[in-house]
Amino acid sequence: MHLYNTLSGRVEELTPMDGKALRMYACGPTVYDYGHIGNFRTFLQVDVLRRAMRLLGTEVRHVMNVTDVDDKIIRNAAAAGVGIEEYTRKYQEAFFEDLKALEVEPPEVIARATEHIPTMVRLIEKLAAQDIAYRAEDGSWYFRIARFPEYGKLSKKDFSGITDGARIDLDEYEKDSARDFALWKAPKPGEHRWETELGPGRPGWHIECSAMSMEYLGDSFDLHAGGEDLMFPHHENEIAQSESATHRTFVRHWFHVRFLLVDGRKMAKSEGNFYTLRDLLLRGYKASAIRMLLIAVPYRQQLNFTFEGLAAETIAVERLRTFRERMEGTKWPARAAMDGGASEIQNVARETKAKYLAALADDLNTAEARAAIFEMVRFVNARADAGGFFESDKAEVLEALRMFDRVFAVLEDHDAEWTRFTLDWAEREGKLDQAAPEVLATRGVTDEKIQALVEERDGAKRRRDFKRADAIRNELAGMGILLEDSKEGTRWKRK
RNA sequence: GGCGCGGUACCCAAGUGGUAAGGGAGAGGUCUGCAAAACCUUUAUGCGUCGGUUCGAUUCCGACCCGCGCCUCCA
Repeated sequence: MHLYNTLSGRVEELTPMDGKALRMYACGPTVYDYGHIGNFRTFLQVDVLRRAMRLLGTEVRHVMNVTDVDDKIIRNAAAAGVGIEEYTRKYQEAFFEDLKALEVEPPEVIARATEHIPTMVRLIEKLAAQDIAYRAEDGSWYFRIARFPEYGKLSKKDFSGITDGARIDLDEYEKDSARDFALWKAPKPGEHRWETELGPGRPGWHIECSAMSMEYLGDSFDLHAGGEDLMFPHHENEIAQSESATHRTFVRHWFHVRFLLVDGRKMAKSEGNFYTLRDLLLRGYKASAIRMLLIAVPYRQQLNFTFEGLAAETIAVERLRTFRERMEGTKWPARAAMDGGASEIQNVARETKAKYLAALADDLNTAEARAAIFEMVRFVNARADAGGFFESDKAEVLEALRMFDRVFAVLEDHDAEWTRFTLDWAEREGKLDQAAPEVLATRGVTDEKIQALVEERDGAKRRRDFKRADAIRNELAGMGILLEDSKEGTRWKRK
């Protein structure tokens, strides 16, 4: 695997330093609200990375944090009159449900900030012992940036002008330098707090990731991932804290996913231009299409989200699913016994696999990897139409599809299930009015019900009662069901 | 202002110093009771603009124009 490293600014080979498993840490969500699909782009691209690593033969030990305490959480929980645990529980659950709907593999370790306070306190104490952390008048603790000359090496910023003890201005009187960042925040009256050796308070955001990543992955590990916005200051601060404490290289390889844009602007809560996964499912878009859209454009490219793009990916996924069904569901003729060796189709499938793997290994070029698969699909379809596809070709082609799906994970159709799940959720939350009418129409439409209608229509067709057959077809269409008539019989699928 | 990224067909988008992948849409066709679906074929003498290097540049260099991100909470 060759992957761009933000720290060096180059594409570099990525191999586990212990020769066994890639140890990676990915910054997870702050659970104060539902995630939007911009957030999920990052988690999906990290998922692509871990799936690709495994496909290429490297085991992965992946740790993700959940920030379940921060200023927003404390503020929102207080406003809602509940404790922070109760407040965040709902969003945490929703986050993991969303990941599941998007086929994101769960990390090996999920680390919650509130369950690691002692680890963070110890790390701050370690910094305090070197006078790198200092206590301000209000009881907060800060990191003395002047003591870490390499500060800025990740984000390529020049902080050489920062000198210790240079008090900046009136607003920041409690810090020694304006750039110094909080490690531990003293509580305001009535705020949620932990009583610790540092005094009462709560951890800063940055120390959380340093402490938890090193607890599970060691002082020095392979890869750290996150959205591009985290590069500065979050990841820069993590490096400063960790390397000051251990005097070792914190992380070798930094992986940053670029932003999702909408209407040419970044998708963000603060901009108010965001869509949650649930918004889109209620509008009738499929989870698989959303996954496909968010991973098909390589992670180093900004991706402009549009509904047109989403609709296009829905069809693209459908094309692949239909192809797989065709491969599996058709009785293909046997090849003449005298034809020895690999067939042209088998060779194409093998070349496709090679191209696919090479594209992924080349800085996760998902666009090229995907293109290789579509090329194979078209080639095989054309041959099959011309009667040039045989039973003995099937295994190799299906193997290429399986390989594709080990990273893309869109071929298994769980879409209706997740749409149903989201409708149930919307009902509980009183948000059913946000669902599109055609989505609401699918409620209560079970496979059994559809199957019965399809069979009834087949009977009508056999009787050449086309009026009745067409009526049933219309009825099914109203429930969002498309029919596909063929010699082998009638297949149906959800729009 | 500093740092970084990008401008490729109607839309999304890959890519290479030697003549433009893939997906969607459009057009044509095969199939079909009719449809739909499915499948096939087809669609950029051109890769922001202007110079330069080169036998040859979309690909390298320079300038310029435009867009986006970070520099503050943010995936």
